[in-house]
Amino acid sequence: MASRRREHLMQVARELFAQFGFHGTGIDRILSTAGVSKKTLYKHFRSKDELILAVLKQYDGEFRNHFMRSVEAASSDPKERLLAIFDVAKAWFDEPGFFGCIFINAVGEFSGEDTQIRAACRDYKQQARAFIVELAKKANAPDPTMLGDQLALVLEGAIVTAQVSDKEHAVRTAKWAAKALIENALNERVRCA
Amino acid sequence: MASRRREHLMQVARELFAQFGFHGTGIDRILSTAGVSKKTLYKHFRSKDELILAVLKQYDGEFRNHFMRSVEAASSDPKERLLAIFDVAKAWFDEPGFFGCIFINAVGEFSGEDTQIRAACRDYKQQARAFIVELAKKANAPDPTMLGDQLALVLEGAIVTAQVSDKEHAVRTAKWAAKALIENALNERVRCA
DNA sequence: GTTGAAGTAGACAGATTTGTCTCATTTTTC
DNA sequence: GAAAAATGAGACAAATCTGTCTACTTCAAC
Repeated sequence: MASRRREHLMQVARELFAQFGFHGTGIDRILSTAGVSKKTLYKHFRSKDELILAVLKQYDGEFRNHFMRSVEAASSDPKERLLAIFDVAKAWFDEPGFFGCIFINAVGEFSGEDTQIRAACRDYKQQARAFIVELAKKANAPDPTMLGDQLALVLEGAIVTAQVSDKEHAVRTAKWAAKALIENALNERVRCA
Repeated sequence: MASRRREHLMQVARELFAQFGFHGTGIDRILSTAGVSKKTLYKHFRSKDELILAVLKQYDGEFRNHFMRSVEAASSDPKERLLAIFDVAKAWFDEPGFFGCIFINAVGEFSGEDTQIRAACRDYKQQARAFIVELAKKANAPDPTMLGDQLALVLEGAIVTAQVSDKEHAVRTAKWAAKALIENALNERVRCA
């Protein structure tokens, strides 16, 4: 199939972009890693920028889907699902190819340039936040947007901290913070364990 | 002064790195923007990597210093200082040259490579966290490390969210989260100790 | 078998990158 | 003022990057 090659190319590109950055990853490296010729790449994508954008958009749907499924599989209780976010995040951090959130990294590289790439990243984050807000709503939070936004913020912090400093520490801290924020939102105070 | 030129070069480089990324910013662009010749640059720095590292290390001290002073100037009450962190952050986000945290961006670009750059970024984040933990200690938090780490995490989340999505929203959410976490941490002692 | 689509390998062009080096000019220092 | 150091402007080399194009191979459909 034509699309099998295309998918493979995008997956390889994504991994290399994550590890070496977008500007830091040359076309040739992608080609030799994927075992694909230039002709094929430029048949599927008109330029490197188009490849980058395609990678981001594909990963957007794929990763969010995986993340949401994992959270929903972790528990059927809405309140527990809010906490399960961080268990799923931990599993993600522990994957061998984890180099932070590719969307955050992309914005870091294309701050002053390409608007499409920035837009794709914003879209992703917006969708991720909407998912968490939805969970908060199902957990009967009095102000689900507030709680959801707060937890989304904590998740971002955990991702970055896991990338830069320490995965274990990031998850532990995030989970405690989340617990406190959830209890606070539901008007019950956290008690000493 | 010989160092004046060096300082200027580093400042220009930092701004360009922040806006266009490290790999995305060529030497020539730095030179023409700073109005400096190649000879001068390579007299002060042996390579581009050395320039990057110097920029990060200089900015580490400078920015942390500025940040700490601003927080301490905002209030003399330790508890209020914990919240003032996010007012100072807001002022930072609103600066015209804000393109996220340069250390986060650096790690994003050099994930699979240079260890010195990663180390410099880790150091910075460690110091920033230590400052917040110190504030939590002065605010008599029963577990200052926990509270400080949580607030540091929220701050990271706010930075990234401000960079990718919305500054205003990021600060507002972060401040509410911080307020809840602080109250929770300080009330815990009353109940349990 | 024949035909045609799709892929590989890689030469090639043109631009860009880092880093070196020369020459003329400016600035500092004594 | 004269000597010495620093700097500007930029040519240059070597490597690398993106993107195009040609020639050869593979493979499936009929």
